[in-house]
Amino acid sequence: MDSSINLRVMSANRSGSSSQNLKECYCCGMSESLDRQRMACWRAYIESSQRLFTQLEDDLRADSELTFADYHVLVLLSEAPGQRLRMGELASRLVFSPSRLTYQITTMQKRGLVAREACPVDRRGSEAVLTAAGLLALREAAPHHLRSVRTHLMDDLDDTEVACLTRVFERLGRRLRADRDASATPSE
Amino acid sequence: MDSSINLRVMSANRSGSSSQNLKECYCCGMSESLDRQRMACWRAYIESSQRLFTQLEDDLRADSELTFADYHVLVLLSEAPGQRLRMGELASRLVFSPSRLTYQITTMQKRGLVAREACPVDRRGSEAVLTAAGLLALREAAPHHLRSVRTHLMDDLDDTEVACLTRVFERLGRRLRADRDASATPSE
DNA sequence: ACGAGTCCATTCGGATTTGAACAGCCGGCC
DNA sequence: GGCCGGCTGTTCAAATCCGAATGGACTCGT
Repeated sequence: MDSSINLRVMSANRSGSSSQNLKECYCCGMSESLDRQRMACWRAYIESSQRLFTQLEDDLRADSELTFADYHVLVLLSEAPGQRLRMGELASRLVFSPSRLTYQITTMQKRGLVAREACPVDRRGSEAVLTAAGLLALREAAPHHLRSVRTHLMDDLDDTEVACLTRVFERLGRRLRADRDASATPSE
Repeated sequence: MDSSINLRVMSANRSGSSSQNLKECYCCGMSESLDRQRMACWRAYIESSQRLFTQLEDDLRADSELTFADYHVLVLLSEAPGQRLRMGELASRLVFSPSRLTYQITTMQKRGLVAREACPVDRRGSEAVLTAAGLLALREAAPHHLRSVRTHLMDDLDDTEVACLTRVFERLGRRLRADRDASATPSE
């Protein structure tokens, strides 16, 4: 199973304390920065998350014509009042750069999943509107995608773990949003 | 096809909590798939992780010439025996596609951070080797990057939370690796 | 009213990423 | 030996993404 990984780590350790020190110094250890537990946690989090995201992307592509980004856009629009959202709002929730969002919406528009409309209250702005085709695509993709999320992640978590993750990541999200807002408005 | 019917049905679908039902049906809830707690957990995890990754990327760019991918490559090479790794091994650990890794190593090679050498035991393969400049770059970037990880994430977690995250994500990583191996070798 | 400063979204050029082919090499099997 | 299927890494074109620059539109103070 994962024995090759373990063996590799073992042999790396065996080759002498120097590589262990190297490991401690330049990548993960650095006792003043991150203790051993936190470093292991960080590494597991990064690798697993990366793997999970690519897996979900693959699953989604396998049984729909949507990317994860497409799906996410459709979800946010479907929840919004009037099934429409301003570009900025959408970009902020998706954690997309403005230009990326423009591109994303343009491609979805070409496929008929969303429409672009001028914002009535601010002539600079525009808003993305969910189309019937977009809603249909979301409806068809949702069960498969949710099943993916369950089988790859959620089914394996007990209620305690879910509570812990929720607490940690909601706190993290709040802090990161606050940091971003603060750096955007340094006058405060 | 009459797509407006769908929308009409949707908006008529309120018996007390229309937008809540909408939310439940098409994006996240779907009680048979994910209960409310798990959906909130999933959403917080996705958004916060995205935000965290972009934040770390920005920080890294701000005080070094490295990308997160660059940094990760350097870390893995610095830990490997002989400061060298086969392309496939590196790609697997980074969760990179083969072509992405080729490009990544090529750019790092142009900047002198790594070298590419022919693999002695398999003439098809090649391996990436850490250079002195690469090690130096890692040494300079590491403190800043680790500080980023601490301030944005780890300082906010108590030991219980760290333990929980570690347990969850190590388990997840094992499962996803196993899934991938299984789908690559369906004969077993 | 009017101008400076700012905000919103897009555009543009260049960098990165992907997926499908590809060339070369391995291992086993006749 | 010599061929065949599979592995390893690269290449290529197309799709995606980013950051800086842009154009038009708000908001304020005067």
